[in-house]
Amino acid sequence: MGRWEPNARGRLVQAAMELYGERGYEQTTVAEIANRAGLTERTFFRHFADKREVLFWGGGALQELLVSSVAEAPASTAPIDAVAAAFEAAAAQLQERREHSRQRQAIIAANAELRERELIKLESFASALADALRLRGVADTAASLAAEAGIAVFKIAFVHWLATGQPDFPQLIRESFDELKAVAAGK
Amino acid sequence: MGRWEPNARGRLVQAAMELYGERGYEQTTVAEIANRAGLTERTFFRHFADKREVLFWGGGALQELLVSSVAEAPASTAPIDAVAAAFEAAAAQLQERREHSRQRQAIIAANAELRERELIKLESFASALADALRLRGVADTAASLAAEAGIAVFKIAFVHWLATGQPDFPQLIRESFDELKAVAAGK
DNA sequence: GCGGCTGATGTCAGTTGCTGTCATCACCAT
DNA sequence: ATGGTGATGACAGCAACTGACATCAGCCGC
Repeated sequence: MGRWEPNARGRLVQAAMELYGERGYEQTTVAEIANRAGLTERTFFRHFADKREVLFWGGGALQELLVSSVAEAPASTAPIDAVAAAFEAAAAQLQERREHSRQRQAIIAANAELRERELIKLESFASALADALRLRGVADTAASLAAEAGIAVFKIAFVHWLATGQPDFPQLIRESFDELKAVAAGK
Repeated sequence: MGRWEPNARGRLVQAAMELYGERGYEQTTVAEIANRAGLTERTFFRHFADKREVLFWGGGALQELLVSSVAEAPASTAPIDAVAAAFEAAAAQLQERREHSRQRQAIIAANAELRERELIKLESFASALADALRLRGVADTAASLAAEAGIAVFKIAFVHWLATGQPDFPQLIRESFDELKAVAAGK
């Protein structure tokens, strides 16, 4: 295994997913991950800021999808509906890798540090969504509320999707947004 | 400073707040906190699970207030309104220590690890609120949605309260819930 | 084809958060 | 006073993370 094997980052992600899944996040050392990837601990930290981040690589793509979906919604679309459409698009993406999502979520759910990291990633999504809404002329507070409410819906629908094996995730998202509307209306 | 000075935990919290405020969270070592409190590093970790937790002591009281508020709401109150009432009560509590809230929030906002910890504490609030709603007979998804939406409103209103110096935090909470209702209705 | 440049990796030493273990000491009940 | 109990100190150790410097593959100009 020479020094110059390609795709070091991908190998590290792969090794980390395997080890976190096999023996758990806490019981896995960074040295072990690096070793399985044929690299050193120091190199791991050149690719990822910390031991958690290796599980969240690729989150940027999802964020871009959310933002562009909001940006491309018709001007007449209400903020909450633009957000809903964005999450429907995200759900369609995630649905293509359901098994991967399930494994990843099982790892994250089993560890508090990883849950913390996931929450701050979702918060970053909310912030980006709110910015995208403001670009559409939505007022500050309304933009933040629509974005955060959207994240809330997504979190709940995501868990539900993985738990029930519901085949159509985008539809589940739609239904969950409808239920949010009902709840907010005081039903 | 003898071994048996009272209120070790309180002294650690005090010392940590001071040092985090003076030189920042990352630039403060646990040994320094313990030293300022007249204790050792080992004792710090007997009182707090980690370096972050020292800033979140007392969060349990707020959670209990939220839960009991929901539990005590009239049976006819809609879930979202029970949640709103709970956060109004919490806001009234926080308002009594506005300056403390401001300093604490400034420290947290300055550091990603602390923001992560805060988010998981809020998630814990959401979970407890959802449980309290289920005890009232609210359906699973609706309970989770009302709780998470409430947290979303609170997060936004809290920042707004500290940023604007608005005197009446509970009223700000009420207005923010109204705005959520408008946003969710597609306004 | 050769030498130098660049960027990715390896090596090593060090700091700090955090834990396990055992000794020590204040306080309290008897 | 005596022994038990709970909080604290002292010490050793692991693992996450960082800085500094060496090394090596591939590419570029010549």
